[in-house]
Amino acid sequence: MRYSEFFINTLKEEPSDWQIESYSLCLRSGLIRKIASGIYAFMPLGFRVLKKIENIVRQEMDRAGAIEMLMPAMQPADLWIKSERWFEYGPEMFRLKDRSERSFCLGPTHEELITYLAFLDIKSYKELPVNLYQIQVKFRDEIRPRYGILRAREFIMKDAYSFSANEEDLDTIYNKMYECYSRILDRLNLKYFAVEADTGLIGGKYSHEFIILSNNGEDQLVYCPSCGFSANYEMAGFARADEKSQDSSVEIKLSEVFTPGTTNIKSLSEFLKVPADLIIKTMLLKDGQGTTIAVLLRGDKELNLVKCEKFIGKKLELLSESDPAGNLSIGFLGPVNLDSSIAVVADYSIKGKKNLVAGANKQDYHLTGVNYPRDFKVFQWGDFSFPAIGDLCMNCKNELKFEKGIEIGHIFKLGTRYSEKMDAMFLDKDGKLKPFIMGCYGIGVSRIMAAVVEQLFDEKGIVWPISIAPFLVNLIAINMEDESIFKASEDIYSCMLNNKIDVLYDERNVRAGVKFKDSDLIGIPLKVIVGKNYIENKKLEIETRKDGSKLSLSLEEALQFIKDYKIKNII
RNA sequence: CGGGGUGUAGCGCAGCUUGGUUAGCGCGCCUGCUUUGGGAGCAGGAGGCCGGUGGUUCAAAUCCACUCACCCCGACCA
Repeated sequence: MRYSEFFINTLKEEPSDWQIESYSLCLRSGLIRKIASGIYAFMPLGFRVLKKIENIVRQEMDRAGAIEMLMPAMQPADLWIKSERWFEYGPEMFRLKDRSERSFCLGPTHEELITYLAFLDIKSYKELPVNLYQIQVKFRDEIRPRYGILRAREFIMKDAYSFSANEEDLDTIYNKMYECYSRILDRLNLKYFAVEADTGLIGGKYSHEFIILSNNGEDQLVYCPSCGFSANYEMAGFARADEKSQDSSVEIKLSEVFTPGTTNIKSLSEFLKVPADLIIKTMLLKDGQGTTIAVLLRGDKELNLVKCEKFIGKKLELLSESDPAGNLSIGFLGPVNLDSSIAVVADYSIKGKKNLVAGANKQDYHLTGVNYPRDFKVFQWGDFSFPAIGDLCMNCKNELKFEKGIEIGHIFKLGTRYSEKMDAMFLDKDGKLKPFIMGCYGIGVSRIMAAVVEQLFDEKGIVWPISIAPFLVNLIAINMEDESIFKASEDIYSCMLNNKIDVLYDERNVRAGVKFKDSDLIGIPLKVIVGKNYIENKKLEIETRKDGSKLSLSLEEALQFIKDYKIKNII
């Protein structure tokens, strides 16, 4: 591709609204342009990268036996009403009406649609299992779009949905997808973790997230460096360093203290001069039926709603103003003499602790000398908090490590949640109608682009891995006004084309420095430079983007080097 | 949704407090000459209803009200 016939517009200056390096680089190198908050255009250069990512995803999905198709982005509301997600999904879904007032949405995901298609087209176990995928635009009206295409409102995703007649086939496909995603991320040279994860709104019972490590990531993960365990921060079970230790202090008498205005742990801790880990935090949760549950936590711990929901088995909501009766502000709640209609569950973190402080269930009063089981009952003990530094791996009891990252892929075992709701059934061997057993597997294609930049850049710009670089080689003629250099570089360019080298030929009549800077910013892996040394000694200069190393080679050698370099650096 | 901030040339910004020339500067863009191995120099030039609407005033980029867009922080913690 000749530079002058292509379309590249790099920016010398930093755009004003960048928040992280990768976003700034995507804008400056002209990969993307912002159209509105969370909405971006992929410019020709970015589009080439996107296509290459898509192709890797496509190749690996095909290799794993999945079949590509394309569903509409716009979907009728009735499918979503049938699955009951029309109401569950909330404001994150873009909704619209057609001219005759029929409701539609711009698909944030495609479970409903694919399940409907399976309902239409799959009748017998003989047609199972099957794994269908598409590479599609998705729409999600994010609370707060940010970091460019890392968290956009319109983005490109590969989503696959599997249908099988039994759990074994689902497991097989799930494992294949796990391998498939690992291969994709390996081909992109990314550092990642596959962690156990929560299933969220999509529903289902078992899932893994593929997380790319990055300090700017919005997801937290924990892992154990010795046994290889890793999990989403929210999900992670853990062992406690002090779990077994029993406080052997003498239990002191329960007494009431006047603690005006201490509605949170911090102010209470300061007021009473008691460390937060000796205070019982009492949090009230309400389920859909209005039943209230109290969760007891150590004061320095945070409530993990996901774990609570899993434990209780229902969607829960936090009460944040006052108790159900409305006459006690929430900061003065405690387990002692709590309303008996409220079930009390307690986090392991307060087990074995003596002489604690807790709310007195009386406005502006707390209790000191609170002891279990002397002063209050616990219906059940459980894990309702997040792991913290110092907590141990459940499997091998070594200390857990924490990392931040970007979620790039998510695979789920859905089971029959959608097929049941949407009556998607097949006739099994035994002649009975059964709902499809489903799985779903998503990977963020456009997000990968940003995530790769996030992991692979230096002070000069992007450092693309060979597999998705917009071009492999940047052919740079040092001075287009020099007749001999001009002629030579034209010849070299056609020679590269004949050798099917993915080359960008920068034949602009600008100074060499401009071409070098642009090439580095855009992140093309190899520069081939035609200068005086070629005219005089027939030597080209080859410079790698990765480490800046330079070689002086003849044309023949250069062509060979480029081919070898590509093979060596692509998995 | 709550709090804060910003809208002036394609991009980055100054001017606004204290209203009053032809609204500036840097980058980029166009023309010409020189230059040509890491974002060149000189000369000339194009490009703005100062986010929008309404008001105050003899006079508004500047003051007031409303509105729109964009950005940041938070929206789970007793």
